[in-house]
Amino acid sequence: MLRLMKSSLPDRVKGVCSPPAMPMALAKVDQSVEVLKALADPTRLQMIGILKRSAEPVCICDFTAAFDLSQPTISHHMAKLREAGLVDVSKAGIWAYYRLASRLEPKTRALLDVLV
Amino acid sequence: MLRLMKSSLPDRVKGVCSPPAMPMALAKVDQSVEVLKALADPTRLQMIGILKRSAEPVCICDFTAAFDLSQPTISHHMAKLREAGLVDVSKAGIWAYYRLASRLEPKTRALLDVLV
DNA sequence: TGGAGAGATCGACGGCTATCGATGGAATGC
DNA sequence: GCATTCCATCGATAGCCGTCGATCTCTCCA
Repeated sequence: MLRLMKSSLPDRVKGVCSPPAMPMALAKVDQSVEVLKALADPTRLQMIGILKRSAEPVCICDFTAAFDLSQPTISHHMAKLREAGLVDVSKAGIWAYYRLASRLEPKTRALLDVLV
Repeated sequence: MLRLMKSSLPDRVKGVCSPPAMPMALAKVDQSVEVLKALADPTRLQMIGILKRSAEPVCICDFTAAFDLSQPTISHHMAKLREAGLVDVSKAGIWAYYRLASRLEPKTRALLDVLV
């Protein structure tokens, strides 16, 4: 053990310093990545911010009006948020109202609390 | 104003329910999106998890050994984390040791605390 | 000084994604 | 019934991204 002074570098065998450890479960990682991918877009992150701050469900037409983007693009982004389980939709007549999902995982909820 | 009972839908003019609000500053959104993009990948998220749990800096060769990916790909992922300001690198001889950035924004730190 | 190993960079390729215009389906109102 | 409006979906396109092999740079050591 008295290997001091030889060098400040750790002992190592070819190509590996220490046995690698994979601390996170694969399924957890994929689940987190799905949510992160959904949030890693300026439009969608702002959508989530608006929904989180709104007490009432928001008509998707308001997003179409707010975000200088075409209606299909807005619909596409909201679908991404839907597929990630971040928002719920309710139809009322010809209108679609979106709100933050009521059944969010605690971890996801905490994520949104930090972000927006 | 006594428009009650006519319908449960809100009043609206053509195409817009309520004046749209943009609650988040544009710069903040872009900054968050950059970090989210860096984390929205299974390999990189696991890298961050390993670094966050490690008291010592980790040699990048360990990641190359751990993640069934080529050496250039591992280097590419670590560069992404570097560019996002999430990790610091220190060279020691021919080896490169990575660790979680010491000067993380509180918001980013909180994000990592939730994620990993 | 020259060989060997570690890691970053380059160039290329395939797949994913953001965006749009066009279309379709459903509900409303005339 | 029919036109209108809202919204989702489709098809196409351009740009970004993850991945790899090849190469380059740097350091160490014999």
